[in-house]
Amino acid sequence: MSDRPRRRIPEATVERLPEYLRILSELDDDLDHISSEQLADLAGVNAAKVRKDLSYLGSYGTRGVGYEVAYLVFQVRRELGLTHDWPVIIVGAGNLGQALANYAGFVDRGFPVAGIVDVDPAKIGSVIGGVRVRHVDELATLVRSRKVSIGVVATPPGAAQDAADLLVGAGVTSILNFAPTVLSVPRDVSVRKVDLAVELQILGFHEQRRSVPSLSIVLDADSSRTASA
Amino acid sequence: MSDRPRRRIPEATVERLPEYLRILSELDDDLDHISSEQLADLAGVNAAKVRKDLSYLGSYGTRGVGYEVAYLVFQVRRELGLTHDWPVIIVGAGNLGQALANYAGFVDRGFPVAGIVDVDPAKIGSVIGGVRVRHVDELATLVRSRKVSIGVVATPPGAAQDAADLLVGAGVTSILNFAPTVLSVPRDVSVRKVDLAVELQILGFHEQRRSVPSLSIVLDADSSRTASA
DNA sequence: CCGAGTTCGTGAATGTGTGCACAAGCGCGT
DNA sequence: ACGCGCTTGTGCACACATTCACGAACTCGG
Repeated sequence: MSDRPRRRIPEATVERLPEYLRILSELDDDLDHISSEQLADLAGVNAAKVRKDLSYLGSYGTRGVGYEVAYLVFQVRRELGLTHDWPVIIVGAGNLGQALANYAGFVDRGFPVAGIVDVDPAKIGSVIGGVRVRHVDELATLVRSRKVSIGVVATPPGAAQDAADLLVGAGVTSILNFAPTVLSVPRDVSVRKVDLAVELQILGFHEQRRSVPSLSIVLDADSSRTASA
Repeated sequence: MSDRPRRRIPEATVERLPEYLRILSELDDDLDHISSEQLADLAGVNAAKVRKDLSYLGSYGTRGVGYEVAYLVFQVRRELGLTHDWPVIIVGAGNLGQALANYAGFVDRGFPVAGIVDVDPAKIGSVIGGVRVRHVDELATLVRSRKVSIGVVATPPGAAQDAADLLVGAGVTSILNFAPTVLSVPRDVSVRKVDLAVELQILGFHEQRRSVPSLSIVLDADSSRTASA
Protein backbone atom coordinates (compact mmCIF):
# COMPACT_ATOMS: atom_id res chain seq x y z
CA MET A 1 0.00 0.00 0.00
CA SER A 2 1.02 3.62 0.44
CA ASP A 3 1.37 4.11 -3.26
CA ARG A 4 -1.70 5.13 -5.11
CA PRO A 5 -1.75 5.04 -8.92
CA ARG A 6 0.30 8.23 -9.11
CA ARG A 7 -1.48 9.90 -11.96
CA ARG A 8 0.36 12.68 -13.68
CA ILE A 9 -0.50 16.03 -12.12
CA PRO A 10 -0.72 19.00 -14.49
CA GLU A 11 1.89 21.64 -13.86
CA ALA A 12 -0.74 24.34 -13.44
CA THR A 13 -2.24 22.33 -10.63
CA VAL A 14 1.13 21.77 -8.97
CA GLU A 15 1.58 25.51 -8.87
CA ARG A 16 -1.71 26.00 -7.07
CA LEU A 17 -1.45 23.19 -4.55
CA PRO A 18 0.99 25.04 -2.27
CA GLU A 19 -1.45 27.93 -2.07
CA TYR A 20 -4.33 25.65 -1.13
CA LEU A 21 -2.10 24.04 1.44
CA ARG A 22 -1.18 27.36 2.99
CA ILE A 23 -4.80 28.40 3.21
CA LEU A 24 -5.91 25.10 4.66
CA SER A 25 -3.15 25.20 7.23
CA GLU A 26 -4.23 28.60 8.42
CA LEU A 27 -7.87 27.75 8.91
CA ASP A 28 -9.47 27.80 12.31
CA ASP A 29 -9.17 24.49 14.05
CA ASP A 30 -12.88 24.34 14.70
CA LEU A 31 -13.61 24.19 10.99
CA ASP A 32 -13.39 20.55 10.13
CA HIS A 33 -14.82 20.58 6.63
CA ILE A 34 -14.53 22.99 3.74
CA SER A 35 -16.30 23.13 0.40
CA SER A 36 -14.60 23.71 -2.92
CA GLU A 37 -16.39 27.04 -3.10
CA GLN A 38 -15.11 28.28 0.25
CA LEU A 39 -11.59 27.23 -0.58
CA ALA A 40 -11.90 28.81 -4.01
CA ASP A 41 -12.93 32.12 -2.47
CA LEU A 42 -10.00 32.09 -0.11
CA ALA A 43 -7.60 31.25 -2.90
CA GLY A 44 -9.08 33.71 -5.37
CA VAL A 45 -9.90 31.11 -8.01
CA ASN A 46 -13.10 29.41 -9.05
CA ALA A 47 -14.65 26.38 -7.47
CA ALA A 48 -14.49 24.13 -10.50
CA LYS A 49 -10.76 24.63 -10.67
CA VAL A 50 -10.35 23.68 -7.03
CA ARG A 51 -12.35 20.52 -7.51
CA LYS A 52 -10.47 19.55 -10.62
CA ASP A 53 -7.13 20.23 -8.96
CA LEU A 54 -8.01 18.18 -5.91
CA SER A 55 -9.44 15.41 -8.04
CA TYR A 56 -5.95 14.70 -9.37
CA LEU A 57 -4.95 13.65 -5.89
CA GLY A 58 -7.82 11.21 -5.65
CA SER A 59 -11.40 11.40 -4.48
CA TYR A 60 -10.88 12.87 -1.09
CA GLY A 61 -14.07 14.88 -0.86
CA THR A 62 -17.52 13.89 0.27
CA ARG A 63 -20.49 14.96 -1.84
CA GLY A 64 -22.92 17.11 0.04
CA VAL A 65 -20.28 17.80 2.69
CA GLY A 66 -17.00 18.99 1.28
CA TYR A 67 -13.44 18.10 2.13
CA GLU A 68 -12.22 17.18 5.58
CA VAL A 69 -9.58 19.77 6.25
CA ALA A 70 -7.12 17.69 8.23
CA TYR A 71 -7.23 14.82 5.80
CA LEU A 72 -6.92 17.09 2.81
CA VAL A 73 -3.93 18.85 4.32
CA PHE A 74 -2.31 15.49 4.79
CA GLN A 75 -2.95 14.43 1.23
CA VAL A 76 -1.75 17.67 -0.30
CA ARG A 77 1.36 17.62 1.82
CA ARG A 78 2.07 14.10 0.76
CA GLU A 79 1.54 14.87 -2.89
CA LEU A 80 3.92 17.80 -2.65
CA GLY A 81 6.52 15.65 -0.98
CA LEU A 82 6.26 17.53 2.29
CA THR A 83 6.20 14.46 4.46
CA HIS A 84 9.71 15.44 5.36
CA ASP A 85 11.72 18.67 5.33
CA TRP A 86 13.83 19.70 2.37
CA PRO A 87 16.93 21.49 3.56
CA VAL A 88 18.13 24.24 1.21
CA ILE A 89 21.44 25.94 0.75
CA ILE A 90 21.66 29.61 -0.15
CA VAL A 91 24.51 30.85 -2.31
CA GLY A 92 25.11 34.55 -1.86
CA ALA A 93 24.79 36.40 1.44
CA GLY A 94 24.03 39.82 0.00
CA ASN A 95 20.82 41.71 0.68
CA LEU A 96 18.63 39.14 -0.93
CA GLY A 97 20.43 36.12 0.48
CA GLN A 98 20.15 37.60 3.95
CA ALA A 99 16.49 38.37 3.53
CA LEU A 100 15.85 34.83 2.37
CA ALA A 101 17.80 33.31 5.24
CA ASN A 102 15.82 35.40 7.68
CA TYR A 103 12.52 34.58 6.04
CA ALA A 104 10.56 32.51 8.49
CA GLY A 105 8.28 31.27 5.72
CA PHE A 106 10.98 28.93 4.50
CA VAL A 107 11.43 26.86 7.59
CA ASP A 108 7.74 27.14 8.49
CA ARG A 109 6.81 25.49 5.26
CA GLY A 110 9.33 22.72 5.34
CA PHE A 111 12.47 24.27 3.87
CA PRO A 112 15.00 24.89 6.62
CA VAL A 113 18.13 26.74 5.62
CA ALA A 114 20.95 24.22 5.95
CA GLY A 115 23.62 26.67 4.96
CA ILE A 116 24.58 30.00 3.47
CA VAL A 117 27.78 30.53 1.55
CA ASP A 118 29.50 33.53 0.03
CA VAL A 119 32.90 34.47 -1.34
CA ASP A 120 33.25 37.72 0.58
CA PRO A 121 35.54 37.21 3.61
CA ALA A 122 33.80 40.12 5.32
CA LYS A 123 30.54 38.21 5.39
CA ILE A 124 31.88 34.82 6.36
CA GLY A 125 31.32 34.01 9.98
CA SER A 126 28.38 36.31 10.50
CA VAL A 127 25.16 34.68 11.56
CA ILE A 128 21.96 35.22 9.60
CA GLY A 129 18.68 33.70 10.60
CA GLY A 130 20.52 31.44 12.99
CA VAL A 131 22.88 30.12 10.35
CA ARG A 132 26.53 30.98 10.06
CA VAL A 133 27.79 32.16 6.70
CA ARG A 134 30.50 29.87 5.34
CA HIS A 135 32.98 30.14 2.53
CA VAL A 136 31.76 28.90 -0.81
CA ASP A 137 34.52 26.28 -0.78
CA GLU A 138 32.56 24.46 1.87
CA LEU A 139 29.51 24.24 -0.34
CA ALA A 140 30.00 20.70 -1.54
CA THR A 141 30.73 19.44 1.95
CA LEU A 142 27.64 21.13 3.33
CA VAL A 143 25.43 19.81 0.56
CA ARG A 144 26.57 16.28 1.15
CA SER A 145 26.61 16.27 4.92
CA ARG A 146 23.20 17.90 5.24
CA LYS A 147 21.73 15.96 2.34
CA VAL A 148 20.68 19.10 0.54
CA SER A 149 19.00 18.68 -2.83
CA ILE A 150 17.73 22.23 -3.37
CA GLY A 151 19.96 25.24 -3.91
CA VAL A 152 19.03 28.92 -3.99
CA VAL A 153 21.09 31.26 -6.15
CA ALA A 154 21.09 34.77 -4.69
CA THR A 155 24.33 36.06 -6.16
CA PRO A 156 24.95 38.97 -8.49
CA PRO A 157 24.20 38.05 -12.12
CA GLY A 158 27.86 37.56 -13.03
CA ALA A 159 28.35 34.87 -10.42
CA ALA A 160 25.11 33.01 -10.92
CA GLN A 161 26.29 30.47 -13.48
CA ASP A 162 29.31 29.64 -11.35
CA ALA A 163 27.08 29.20 -8.35
CA ALA A 164 24.82 26.91 -10.33
CA ASP A 165 27.77 24.86 -11.55
CA LEU A 166 29.00 24.45 -8.01
CA LEU A 167 25.59 23.39 -6.80
CA VAL A 168 25.16 20.88 -9.58
CA GLY A 169 28.67 19.58 -9.04
CA ALA A 170 27.87 19.03 -5.39
CA GLY A 171 24.81 17.00 -6.26
CA VAL A 172 21.97 19.49 -5.99
CA THR A 173 19.15 18.63 -8.37
CA SER A 174 16.82 21.62 -8.01
CA ILE A 175 17.71 25.29 -8.18
CA LEU A 176 15.76 28.41 -7.39
CA ASN A 177 17.42 31.26 -9.25
CA PHE A 178 16.97 34.88 -8.19
CA ALA A 179 19.66 36.25 -10.46
CA PRO A 180 18.54 37.83 -13.73
CA THR A 181 20.43 35.25 -15.79
CA VAL A 182 19.56 32.16 -17.74
CA LEU A 183 21.27 29.23 -16.09
CA SER A 184 22.43 26.30 -18.11
CA VAL A 185 22.32 23.06 -16.21
CA PRO A 186 22.13 19.37 -17.07
CA ARG A 187 18.76 18.23 -18.28
CA ASP A 188 18.02 16.35 -15.09
CA VAL A 189 18.29 19.42 -12.89
CA SER A 190 15.15 21.54 -12.35
CA VAL A 191 15.44 25.29 -12.31
CA ARG A 192 12.85 27.84 -11.36
CA LYS A 193 13.55 31.49 -11.82
CA VAL A 194 12.26 34.49 -9.94
CA ASP A 195 13.18 37.78 -11.51
CA LEU A 196 11.90 40.64 -9.43
CA ALA A 197 12.31 43.23 -12.15
CA VAL A 198 10.43 41.07 -14.63
CA GLU A 199 7.43 41.06 -12.34
CA LEU A 200 7.44 44.84 -12.32
CA GLN A 201 7.82 44.97 -16.06
CA ILE A 202 4.77 42.79 -16.51
CA LEU A 203 2.80 45.09 -14.24
CA GLY A 204 4.16 48.06 -16.15
CA PHE A 205 2.92 46.60 -19.39
CA HIS A 206 -0.62 46.42 -18.09
CA GLU A 207 -0.36 49.86 -16.51
CA GLN A 208 0.60 51.33 -19.81
CA ARG A 209 -2.21 49.59 -21.67
CA ARG A 210 -4.70 50.81 -19.16
CA SER A 211 -3.67 54.40 -19.69
CA VAL A 212 -4.31 54.35 -23.41
CA PRO A 213 -7.99 53.72 -23.88
CA SER A 214 -7.79 56.25 -26.68
CA LEU A 215 -7.89 54.26 -29.86
CA SER A 216 -7.74 50.81 -31.36
CA ILE A 217 -8.54 47.85 -29.18
CA VAL A 218 -11.47 47.73 -31.51
CA LEU A 219 -9.39 46.86 -34.55
CA ASP A 220 -8.89 43.44 -33.21
CA ALA A 221 -10.25 41.24 -35.94
CA ASP A 222 -7.19 42.12 -37.96
CA SER A 223 -7.78 41.32 -41.61
CA SER A 224 -5.18 43.37 -43.44
CA ARG A 225 -1.68 43.70 -42.20
CA THR A 226 -0.99 47.45 -42.05
CA ALA A 227 1.22 47.59 -45.10
CA SER A 228 3.88 50.14 -44.34
CA ALA A 229 4.44 51.56 -47.80
CA MET B 1 3.03 57.03 -36.67
CA SER B 2 3.81 55.85 -33.19
CA ASP B 3 0.63 53.87 -32.98
CA ARG B 4 0.62 50.52 -34.67
CA PRO B 5 -2.55 48.46 -34.67
CA ARG B 6 -1.99 47.34 -31.11
CA ARG B 7 -3.00 43.77 -31.43
CA ARG B 8 -3.67 41.91 -28.27
CA ILE B 9 -0.53 40.32 -26.90
CA PRO B 10 -0.92 36.92 -25.23
CA GLU B 11 -0.07 36.92 -21.56
CA ALA B 12 2.51 34.16 -22.01
CA THR B 13 4.32 36.37 -24.47
CA VAL B 14 4.18 39.39 -22.17
CA GLU B 15 5.90 37.31 -19.53
CA ARG B 16 8.75 36.47 -21.87
CA LEU B 17 9.32 39.89 -23.41
CA PRO B 18 11.17 41.29 -20.39
CA GLU B 19 13.60 38.38 -20.60
CA TYR B 20 14.26 38.99 -24.27
CA LEU B 21 14.75 42.64 -23.50
CA ARG B 22 17.26 41.95 -20.79
CA ILE B 23 19.24 39.64 -23.03
CA LEU B 24 19.19 42.04 -25.94
CA SER B 25 20.30 44.90 -23.72
CA GLU B 26 23.29 42.93 -22.51
CA LEU B 27 24.56 41.96 -25.95
CA ASP B 28 27.88 43.22 -27.25
CA ASP B 29 27.51 46.50 -29.04
CA ASP B 30 29.27 45.19 -32.12
CA LEU B 31 26.52 42.68 -32.73
CA ASP B 32 23.95 44.56 -34.73
CA HIS B 33 21.69 41.71 -35.81
CA ILE B 34 20.47 38.60 -34.08
CA SER B 35 18.52 35.61 -35.35
CA SER B 36 15.55 34.07 -33.62
CA GLU B 37 17.65 30.99 -33.02
CA GLN B 38 20.48 32.86 -31.31
CA LEU B 39 18.06 34.74 -29.13
CA ALA B 40 16.22 31.53 -28.36
CA ASP B 41 19.42 29.86 -27.20
CA LEU B 42 20.24 32.74 -24.93
CA ALA B 43 16.74 32.76 -23.49
CA GLY B 44 16.49 29.02 -23.12
CA VAL B 45 13.41 28.64 -25.31
CA ASN B 46 12.91 27.49 -28.87
CA ALA B 47 13.22 29.61 -31.97
CA ALA B 48 9.65 29.29 -33.17
CA LYS B 49 8.44 30.71 -29.88
CA VAL B 50 10.75 33.68 -30.18
CA ARG B 51 9.54 34.42 -33.69
CA LYS B 52 5.91 34.11 -32.74
CA ASP B 53 6.37 36.28 -29.67
CA LEU B 54 8.13 38.98 -31.65
CA SER B 55 5.60 38.77 -34.44
CA TYR B 56 2.96 40.10 -32.07
CA LEU B 57 4.88 43.36 -31.94
CA GLY B 58 4.88 43.65 -35.70
CA SER B 59 7.17 42.49 -38.48
CA TYR B 60 10.44 43.85 -37.23
CA GLY B 61 12.72 41.13 -38.57
CA THR B 62 14.33 40.72 -41.95
CA ARG B 63 14.25 37.33 -43.64
CA GLY B 64 17.66 35.89 -44.27
CA VAL B 65 19.17 38.39 -41.82
CA GLY B 66 17.49 38.40 -38.45
CA TYR B 67 16.43 41.22 -36.16
CA GLU B 68 18.30 44.49 -35.81
CA VAL B 69 19.15 44.54 -32.12
CA ALA B 70 18.86 48.26 -31.46
CA TYR B 71 15.55 48.57 -33.25
CA LEU B 72 14.17 45.47 -31.59
CA VAL B 73 15.18 46.74 -28.16
CA PHE B 74 13.34 49.95 -28.89
CA GLN B 75 10.21 48.14 -30.00
CA VAL B 76 10.14 45.78 -27.07
CA ARG B 77 10.70 48.62 -24.65
CA ARG B 78 7.89 50.54 -26.21
CA GLU B 79 5.56 47.59 -26.10
CA LEU B 80 6.31 47.06 -22.44
CA GLY B 81 5.67 50.69 -21.67
CA LEU B 82 9.28 51.36 -20.75
CA THR B 83 9.56 54.60 -22.68
CA HIS B 84 9.47 56.22 -19.29
CA ASP B 85 10.28 55.15 -15.75
CA TRP B 86 7.67 53.75 -13.42
CA PRO B 87 8.35 54.82 -9.86
CA VAL B 88 7.38 52.25 -7.23
CA ILE B 89 6.66 52.51 -3.55
CA ILE B 90 7.62 49.76 -1.14
CA VAL B 91 5.48 49.05 1.89
CA GLY B 92 7.42 47.31 4.61
CA ALA B 93 11.06 47.97 5.47
CA GLY B 94 11.84 44.56 6.93
CA ASN B 95 14.43 42.21 5.53
CA LEU B 96 12.72 41.81 2.23
CA GLY B 97 11.72 45.44 1.81
CA GLN B 98 15.30 46.47 2.47
CA ALA B 99 16.68 43.95 0.02
CA LEU B 100 14.26 45.19 -2.61
CA ALA B 101 15.11 48.82 -2.00
CA ASN B 102 18.77 48.01 -2.35
CA TYR B 103 18.27 45.93 -5.45
CA ALA B 104 19.92 47.76 -8.29
CA GLY B 105 17.94 45.78 -10.84
CA PHE B 106 14.85 47.82 -10.09
CA VAL B 107 16.16 51.23 -11.02
CA ASP B 108 18.32 49.80 -13.80
CA ARG B 109 15.31 48.41 -15.52
CA GLY B 110 13.10 51.45 -15.19
CA PHE B 111 11.55 51.08 -11.75
CA PRO B 112 13.11 53.59 -9.36
CA VAL B 113 12.10 53.35 -5.73
CA ALA B 114 10.12 56.50 -5.03
CA GLY B 115 9.54 55.67 -1.41
CA ILE B 116 9.63 53.12 1.39
CA VAL B 117 7.21 53.19 4.27
CA ASP B 118 6.84 51.22 7.47
CA VAL B 119 4.96 51.44 10.76
CA ASP B 120 7.92 50.73 13.00
CA PRO B 121 9.26 54.00 14.50
CA ALA B 122 12.67 52.35 14.86
CA LYS B 123 12.99 52.02 11.12
CA ILE B 124 11.64 55.40 10.12
CA GLY B 125 14.33 57.83 9.15
CA SER B 126 16.91 55.26 8.19
CA VAL B 127 18.12 55.37 4.63
CA ILE B 128 17.99 52.29 2.42
CA GLY B 129 19.25 52.27 -1.13
CA GLY B 130 19.39 56.03 -1.04
CA VAL B 131 15.78 56.42 0.05
CA ARG B 132 14.64 57.46 3.50
CA VAL B 133 12.08 55.28 5.23
CA ARG B 134 8.90 57.22 6.01
CA HIS B 135 5.91 56.55 8.17
CA VAL B 136 3.10 54.73 6.49
CA ASP B 137 0.86 57.75 7.10
CA GLU B 138 2.79 59.54 4.41
CA LEU B 139 2.05 56.84 1.87
CA ALA B 140 -0.81 58.62 0.12
CA THR B 141 1.10 61.87 -0.09
CA LEU B 142 4.12 60.12 -1.54
CA VAL B 143 2.08 58.21 -4.08
CA ARG B 144 0.43 61.35 -5.32
CA SER B 145 3.40 63.66 -5.33
CA ARG B 146 5.68 61.16 -7.04
CA LYS B 147 2.97 59.91 -9.38
CA VAL B 148 3.44 56.33 -8.29
CA SER B 149 1.17 53.75 -9.86
CA ILE B 150 2.90 50.57 -8.72
CA GLY B 151 3.13 49.42 -5.12
CA VAL B 152 5.18 46.60 -3.61
CA VAL B 153 3.86 44.82 -0.55
CA ALA B 154 6.72 43.49 1.57
CA THR B 155 5.01 43.36 4.94
CA PRO B 156 4.34 40.41 7.22
CA PRO B 157 1.29 38.45 6.10
CA GLY B 158 -0.99 39.99 8.71
CA ALA B 159 -0.40 43.51 7.47
CA ALA B 160 -0.53 42.79 3.77
CA GLN B 161 -4.22 43.41 3.19
CA ASP B 162 -4.03 46.71 5.07
CA ALA B 163 -1.05 47.70 3.00
CA ALA B 164 -2.93 46.86 -0.17
CA ASP B 165 -5.95 48.84 0.95
CA LEU B 166 -3.77 51.86 1.65
CA LEU B 167 -2.09 51.58 -1.72
CA VAL B 168 -5.37 51.27 -3.56
CA GLY B 169 -6.82 54.14 -1.57
CA ALA B 170 -3.90 56.31 -2.56
CA GLY B 171 -4.48 55.58 -6.21
CA VAL B 172 -2.04 52.77 -6.96
CA THR B 173 -3.33 50.51 -9.72
CA SER B 174 -0.75 47.71 -9.76
CA ILE B 175 0.57 45.73 -6.83
CA LEU B 176 3.41 43.27 -6.51
CA ASN B 177 2.72 41.15 -3.45
CA PHE B 178 5.48 39.29 -1.63
CA ALA B 179 3.36 38.37 1.37
CA PRO B 180 1.93 34.86 1.47
CA THR B 181 -1.62 36.16 1.45
CA VAL B 182 -4.37 36.49 -1.11
CA LEU B 183 -5.10 40.18 -1.53
CA SER B 184 -8.55 41.38 -2.35
CA VAL B 185 -8.58 44.49 -4.44
CA PRO B 186 -10.98 46.22 -6.83
CA ARG B 187 -11.26 44.56 -10.22
CA ASP B 188 -9.37 47.34 -11.96
CA VAL B 189 -6.24 46.86 -9.88
CA SER B 190 -3.66 44.34 -11.11
CA VAL B 191 -1.93 42.12 -8.62
CA ARG B 192 1.00 39.81 -9.15
CA LYS B 193 2.17 37.59 -6.39
CA VAL B 194 5.59 36.21 -5.61
CA ASP B 195 5.61 33.61 -2.87
CA LEU B 196 9.11 32.44 -2.18
CA ALA B 197 8.06 29.35 -0.28
CA VAL B 198 5.71 28.31 -3.06
CA GLU B 199 8.59 28.24 -5.48
CA LEU B 200 10.45 25.87 -3.20
CA GLN B 201 7.40 23.71 -2.78
CA ILE B 202 7.07 23.34 -6.53
CA LEU B 203 10.71 22.29 -6.74
CA GLY B 204 10.15 19.93 -3.84
CA PHE B 205 7.30 18.28 -5.68
CA HIS B 206 9.51 17.48 -8.63
CA GLU B 207 12.35 16.39 -6.36
CA GLN B 208 10.11 13.92 -4.68
CA ARG B 209 8.82 12.54 -7.95
CA ARG B 210 12.31 12.11 -9.22
CA SER B 211 13.32 10.08 -6.19
CA VAL B 212 10.71 7.42 -6.77
CA PRO B 213 11.73 5.69 -9.98
CA SER B 214 10.77 2.47 -8.22
CA LEU B 215 7.67 1.54 -10.13
CA SER B 216 5.67 2.47 -13.18
CA ILE B 217 7.07 5.05 -15.55
CA VAL B 218 9.62 2.48 -16.64
CA LEU B 219 7.17 0.19 -18.34
CA ASP B 220 8.38 1.14 -21.74
CA ALA B 221 9.92 -0.64 -24.67
CA ASP B 222 11.78 -3.91 -24.66
CA SER B 223 11.96 -6.26 -21.72
CA SER B 224 10.26 -4.50 -18.85
CA ARG B 225 12.21 -6.24 -16.19
CA THR B 226 11.42 -3.71 -13.50
CA ALA B 227 8.66 -5.61 -11.81
CA SER B 228 8.69 -4.46 -8.22
CA ALA B 229 7.79 -7.39 -6.02
C1' DC C 1 20.55 38.14 -62.91
C1' DC C 2 20.31 33.69 -60.91
C1' DG C 3 20.75 30.05 -57.62
C1' DA C 4 22.12 28.61 -53.03
C1' DG C 5 21.74 29.46 -48.40
C1' DT C 6 19.44 31.90 -44.52
C1' DT C 7 15.88 33.30 -41.65
C1' DC C 8 11.41 35.35 -40.89
C1' DG C 9 6.31 35.09 -40.47
C1' DT C 10 2.49 32.34 -39.93
C1' DG C 11 -1.22 28.60 -40.91
C1' DA C 12 -2.24 24.41 -39.05
C1' DA C 13 -1.66 20.63 -35.74
C1' DT C 14 -1.04 19.41 -31.29
C1' DG C 15 -0.92 19.96 -26.33
C1' DT C 16 -2.51 22.21 -22.02
C1' DG C 17 -5.64 24.65 -19.13
C1' DT C 18 -10.28 26.51 -17.90
C1' DG C 19 -15.04 26.61 -16.81
C1' DC C 20 -19.68 25.10 -17.39
C1' DA C 21 -23.14 22.09 -16.36
C1' DC C 22 -24.95 18.07 -14.60
C1' DA C 23 -25.30 13.27 -12.89
C1' DA C 24 -23.95 10.78 -8.87
C1' DG C 25 -23.51 10.48 -4.01
C1' DC C 26 -24.08 11.87 0.70
C1' DG C 27 -26.58 13.62 5.03
C1' DC C 28 -30.47 15.06 7.32
C1' DG C 29 -35.16 15.64 8.62
C1' DT C 30 -39.39 13.65 8.69
C1' DA D 1 -37.42 4.72 3.89
C1' DC D 2 -37.64 8.51 1.11
C1' DG D 3 -37.06 12.90 -0.77
C1' DC D 4 -34.60 17.22 -0.70
C1' DG D 5 -30.76 20.12 -0.66
C1' DC D 6 -26.04 20.31 -1.02
C1' DT D 7 -21.50 19.36 -3.01
C1' DT D 8 -18.34 16.55 -5.43
C1' DG D 9 -16.24 14.58 -9.63
C1' DT D 10 -15.91 14.83 -14.45
C1' DG D 11 -17.30 14.92 -19.60
C1' DC D 12 -17.23 18.30 -22.85
C1' DA D 13 -16.47 22.48 -25.33
C1' DC D 14 -13.81 26.19 -25.68
C1' DA D 15 -9.69 29.12 -25.08
C1' DC D 16 -4.97 29.59 -24.88
C1' DA D 17 -0.13 28.15 -25.79
C1' DT D 18 3.40 25.58 -28.13
C1' DT D 19 5.57 23.55 -31.88
C1' DC D 20 6.06 22.15 -36.56
C1' DA D 21 6.67 22.94 -41.19
C1' DC D 22 6.91 25.61 -45.13
C1' DG D 23 6.42 29.54 -48.35
C1' DA D 24 8.18 34.19 -48.74
C1' DA D 25 11.78 37.38 -48.65
C1' DC D 26 16.27 38.63 -48.03
C1' DT D 27 21.83 38.31 -48.90
C1' DC D 28 25.69 37.07 -51.30
C1' DG D 29 28.81 35.17 -54.77
C1' DG D 30 29.56 34.45 -59.33
